[in-house]
Amino acid sequence: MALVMSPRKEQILTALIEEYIRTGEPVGSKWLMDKMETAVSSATIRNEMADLAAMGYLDQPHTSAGRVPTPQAFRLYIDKLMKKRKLSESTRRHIDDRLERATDPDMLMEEASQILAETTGCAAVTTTPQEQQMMVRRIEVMLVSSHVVAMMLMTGSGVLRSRVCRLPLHITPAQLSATIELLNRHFVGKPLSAVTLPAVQNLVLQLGENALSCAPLLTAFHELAQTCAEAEIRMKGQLNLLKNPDYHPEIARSLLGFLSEENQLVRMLSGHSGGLRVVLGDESLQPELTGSSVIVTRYAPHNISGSIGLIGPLRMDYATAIAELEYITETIERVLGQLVEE
Amino acid sequence: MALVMSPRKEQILTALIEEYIRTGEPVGSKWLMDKMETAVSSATIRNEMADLAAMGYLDQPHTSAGRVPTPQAFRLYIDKLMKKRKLSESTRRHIDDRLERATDPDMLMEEASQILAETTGCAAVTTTPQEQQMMVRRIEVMLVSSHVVAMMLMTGSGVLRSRVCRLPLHITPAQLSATIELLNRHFVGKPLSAVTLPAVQNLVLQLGENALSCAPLLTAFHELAQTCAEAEIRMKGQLNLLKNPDYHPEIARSLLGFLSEENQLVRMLSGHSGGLRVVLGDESLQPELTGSSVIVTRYAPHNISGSIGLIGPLRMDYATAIAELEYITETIERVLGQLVEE
DNA sequence: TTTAGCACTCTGGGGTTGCGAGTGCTAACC
DNA sequence: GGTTAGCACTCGCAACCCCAGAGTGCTAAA
Repeated sequence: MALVMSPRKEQILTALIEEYIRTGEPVGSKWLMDKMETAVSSATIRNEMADLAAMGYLDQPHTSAGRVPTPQAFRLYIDKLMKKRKLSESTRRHIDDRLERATDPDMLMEEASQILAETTGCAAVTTTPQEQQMMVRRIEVMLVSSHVVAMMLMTGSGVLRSRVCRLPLHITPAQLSATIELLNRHFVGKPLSAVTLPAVQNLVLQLGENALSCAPLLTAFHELAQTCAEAEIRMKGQLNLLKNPDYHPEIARSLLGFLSEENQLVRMLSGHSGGLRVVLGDESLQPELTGSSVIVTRYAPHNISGSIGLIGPLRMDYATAIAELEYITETIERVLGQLVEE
Repeated sequence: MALVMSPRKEQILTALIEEYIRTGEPVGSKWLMDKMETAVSSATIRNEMADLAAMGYLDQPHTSAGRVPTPQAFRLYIDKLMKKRKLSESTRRHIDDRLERATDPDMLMEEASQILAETTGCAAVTTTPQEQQMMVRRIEVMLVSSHVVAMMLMTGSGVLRSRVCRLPLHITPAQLSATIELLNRHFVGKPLSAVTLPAVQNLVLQLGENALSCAPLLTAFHELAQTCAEAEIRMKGQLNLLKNPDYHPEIARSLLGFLSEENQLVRMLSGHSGGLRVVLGDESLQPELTGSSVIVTRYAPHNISGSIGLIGPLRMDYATAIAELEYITETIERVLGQLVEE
């Protein structure tokens, strides 16, 4: 019996992995014998299992326990052995309904994270859509009182952000509309990256006699543009990870600590081109992600894009999670396309 | 030796509680003997401790361990025995600096939650300020394209909210400004509770020939008003609870589950008049809060108000946490007063 | 009322034992 | 050569026991 894959080995490995995913318990040769289609004895299975162990696919927690799939086995399972699942019609419709209700990308991603967290039992992260070149689409202000102005900005990707700006000096409606017109004239259609502090300060000169009272508006605009430029990250379902019996409380805590750092998440989600990617445990080189598995996709209708990620234990129902994630990605692309086109 | 409080009993109880808060270990009679100012033997202390136990202030995990304060002891400690602490000048300045940077109530409460979570090691919740009668202060729209409009609304309490509205029919700038003027004329200065669906639908009639294309704006306005009306809840520092060694992972999980339900939090924070309140463990009648303690204050400058809460283990450094919370409440009132006045 | 002394109680760690599950190996079988 | 039955073996796990250490409660004396 050589150390090469055979159909029977694959069959055994697949059955073992799926049972392990279901129960989380080591799987023994006797159990596998019952599940095999072609009747073989448990001794034969044991022989095959010994081979699979030698090939690095199986591990045993201790001598007298059944076998447990290694990360390498999960890798093979995901890449080759797993049968893709399709979502039921009703599930798809449910997702459609919830996502189509969104009026802007923020709401859309919020809802998508929520759905993913609910249905997969994992933690779900999404980023708001970013354009390759984030554009200023339109700016508007609202005079609340002579010292208070609210400002909102929409980007080319449809993201809306607003903030309050407090002015030390009194401002008139005329001054305000002159300033906002100046901003719109200058920046609409320009990339957000063009809204630098020097560029904004340069505009102060063009305000003429209004410069003193209106200058704070410009810096407020600059800050607002900054918040639009950075992708906002939404995470849902952290509690799912705590509830999961696969995680030692200790591990769950360090994982949640890791996930609470935004820049770590950005690194985790970015750095890949497209399509669906599954990163298993140590493959990420992140000690906190040992024992976890991360599934990432990108959505990218038109020239805007963002990421969606799913974080869960290594022992995850990949078939379902992946089907779920793929369909949601697809739907986001469709809905986002509609949102941006109009 | 009767079962009544004596100065010495109080002294022993205070020392015991503070040591227990510091270490989390049961405190023995020998240790207390060393800490007492007036020299007494450990046997005397034991007698006093036996009395305190009979009075319901002390508990022993098992016969051969030291004593542990009961919730009732914490109650007495907080109400009577505890020496109030004052924050250092530098801490106060640090808080001032961070909170004064806020330009609107949302940002203010966000920052306040963050500071509390960082410095107390507890979880901190805040609600955005609510007016007794939430007022519409001003409404503004921005025409993004012929089918997309962004709308923002500021309330009397200074809270700013915005949303996108998608229109099935094409809209012109003139139609839009007519609609928004109508909304401002009708609702500015009115309570948010007046923005009911019937009231809004009633306005459709006044739109005349624009009714068809502009009606969605009105319902969008209604929804926006709804989101302003409900207090937004911010929680920070949940991870602190997980890190706390006092919490069994199991308990921490159920606590976090409880804290993730917004309506539970609202109930927890509301229902009290003012001043600082400490609810210990079972006093809340919430099974999930057993073993935890909740400190709540209200901030209420002018006629707007909101709540701030701190959730941590029963064994909490109350003196510091309360000082911190009180100073932050005070500062919020001051800053919020400035924000609303202008 | 306070103190010294002493017996008592209880926890927690470390070592031992027995059971059950599941394997690895060997020898026989097709 | 691949497959099977049988059996000894290994190991984790739970239960049990034992012991040291810590801290108490009680009693009798100051």
